[in-house]
Amino acid sequence: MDCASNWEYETLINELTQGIEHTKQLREHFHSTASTFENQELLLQKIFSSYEQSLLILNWGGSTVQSPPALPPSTGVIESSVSIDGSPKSDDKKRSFQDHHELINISKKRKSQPTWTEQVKVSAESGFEGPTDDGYSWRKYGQKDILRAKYPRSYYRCTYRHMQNCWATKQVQRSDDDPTVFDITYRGTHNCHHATYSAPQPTSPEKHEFKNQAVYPTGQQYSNQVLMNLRANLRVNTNDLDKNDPAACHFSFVPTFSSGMTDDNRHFQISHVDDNLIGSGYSPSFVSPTTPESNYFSVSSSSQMNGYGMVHNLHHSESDLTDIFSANTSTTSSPIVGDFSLDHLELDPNFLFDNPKFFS
DNA sequence: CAAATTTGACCACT
DNA sequence: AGTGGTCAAATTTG
Repeated sequence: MDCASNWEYETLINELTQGIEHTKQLREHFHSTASTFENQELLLQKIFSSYEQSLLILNWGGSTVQSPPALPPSTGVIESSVSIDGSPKSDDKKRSFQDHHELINISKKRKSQPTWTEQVKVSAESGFEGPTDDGYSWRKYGQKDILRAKYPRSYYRCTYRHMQNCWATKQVQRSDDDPTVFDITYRGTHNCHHATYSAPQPTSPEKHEFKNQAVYPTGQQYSNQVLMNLRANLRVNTNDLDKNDPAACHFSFVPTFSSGMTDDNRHFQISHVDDNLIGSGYSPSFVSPTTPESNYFSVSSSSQMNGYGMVHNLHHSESDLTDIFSANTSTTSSPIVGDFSLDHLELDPNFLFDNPKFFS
């Protein structure tokens, strides 16, 4: 089974599930007097994004997906553990989808690759010391002057394209309006094992300018890797615990799975509860990854509602980057309204990125 | 000397 | 025909 197809299938299901959930929420907002226009607008944006991502995966969209600055793409990093109706996913459904998908895309494989855009800002004066790349090793293979663009566009592919058949590429385009901003368009996801947080030796003009850059939001590929690490080895930083109301942050982490981790690595403690969740009256008392492969966390709130939530804010200790994911609230009983999240989820830096399961 | 970048040519798409 | 994306030979870099 092709890894990319599987990934796309999961992403598609997740996008559609999210679309349904956000539509439900929007309907509730319409019937609520407390609902604000901004909230409704945000939900509409999420619904639109879900449809756009879904069409893109099905190769019917055709346009590059621009991730909103405050709402990075929630696709790709998510591996749905439930189907649209909340029941466990069916392999038969998946197979029929893939058969169809391969039929319509067999000659357009490149087009069907997931694409997303990020903006990277250079802040030389701030002296920001962060990673100078997105964790992957890229080789420049082209540069092109683009019509009506001040600056040329650079083309990069994964260094390990031939060694590991990794077809991820990215394009780097300096912004006309703000020369300190670079638009980076990623195509395809990495299936190589060589992700690293050390900066490669920069030689191109763009890469020189990436020194001392601030990155926000971080790359989806990076997110993928972080989540892959997360699946196998999870540790939560409790640094911010004292900043929150102890009564509202009564969390304990208990892993609900037994495979893929050693006892020493089962460090599950809550660090911080998202304000949205507290504000909406939900105070989860139990959070844990549902399966080693899943990015979803089961949540039981104090009001006896159960559901699944994805990690919302992910903090990586080495890179000092924060990944922000849309919380996905697929429910097991009644819906949890509003995003819930974990903040400053810290990964064990000693974890080796060597789980072959994700690269088969 | 191997690996990475540069750059003109080629190709696909519209 | 124009444009953007990729290839590959030439060149540079470490």
